[in-house]
Amino acid sequence: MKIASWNVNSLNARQPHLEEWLRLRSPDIVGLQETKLEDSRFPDTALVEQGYRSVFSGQKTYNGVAILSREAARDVQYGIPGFADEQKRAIAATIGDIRIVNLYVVNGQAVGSEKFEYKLRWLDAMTGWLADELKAHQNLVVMGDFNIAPEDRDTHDPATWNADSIHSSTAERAALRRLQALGLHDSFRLHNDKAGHYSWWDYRAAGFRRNLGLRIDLVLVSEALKARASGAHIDREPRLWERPSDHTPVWVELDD
DNA sequence: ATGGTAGTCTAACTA
Repeated sequence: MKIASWNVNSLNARQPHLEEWLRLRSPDIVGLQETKLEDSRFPDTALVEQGYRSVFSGQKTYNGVAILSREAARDVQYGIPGFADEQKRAIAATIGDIRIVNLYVVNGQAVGSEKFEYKLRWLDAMTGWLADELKAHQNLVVMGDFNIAPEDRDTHDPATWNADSIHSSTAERAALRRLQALGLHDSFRLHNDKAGHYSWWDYRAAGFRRNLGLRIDLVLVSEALKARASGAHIDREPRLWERPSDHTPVWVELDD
């Protein structure tokens, strides 16, 4: 079973890419981020024709998350419970025997900015929520665009992406460690300990061609699912297509 | 070179 995460940077702009990629890889479950679509404009009918049901929480221009699945989703949660947020960044659902949480974590712009403080508050609220989710669901997948590179080996240049930089700062990494300490494992690192594997490259300065990237898109799995995780992948293929997203899909493979 | 590109929407914000 293949469970994937992809920040599409506008589903309107990337619908052809998504449809092509679904045909190419046949994932069972996909979490999308930055759909940038109001719910009334979500292309759920077109996706049904490809064999995927969808649940989604979006808004115009910014943010927006969705979960696509071959099987119907149940017990859908929109947003972080008890955390008032105008921005559509979280959605969760149960599919088969697996609880899926799909996140578009706040970017944060710059360490010390107002947006950075919002990022830390958001991460704190999200972690509290997921502690409860873990109590209720032993089979939990938490995926998305985390906007945090977990370690130096997840950046192309630790001098640029340092303790004071957005995406790699001490406070952000500590917040991610607190989440993982609940018992959530970075599926990519179960199978690959090397540097140089990224999921995002800046559109500017030919970032992809020069592999100047960050690994900020993660699929975390609970202890019970760690035992079933047989592989994890970063799929660079869609980044080679015309008009790509700046992020590329990542996934975990679970034994049935 | 303190830049660069892309999406949404046509000015400026976000990433």
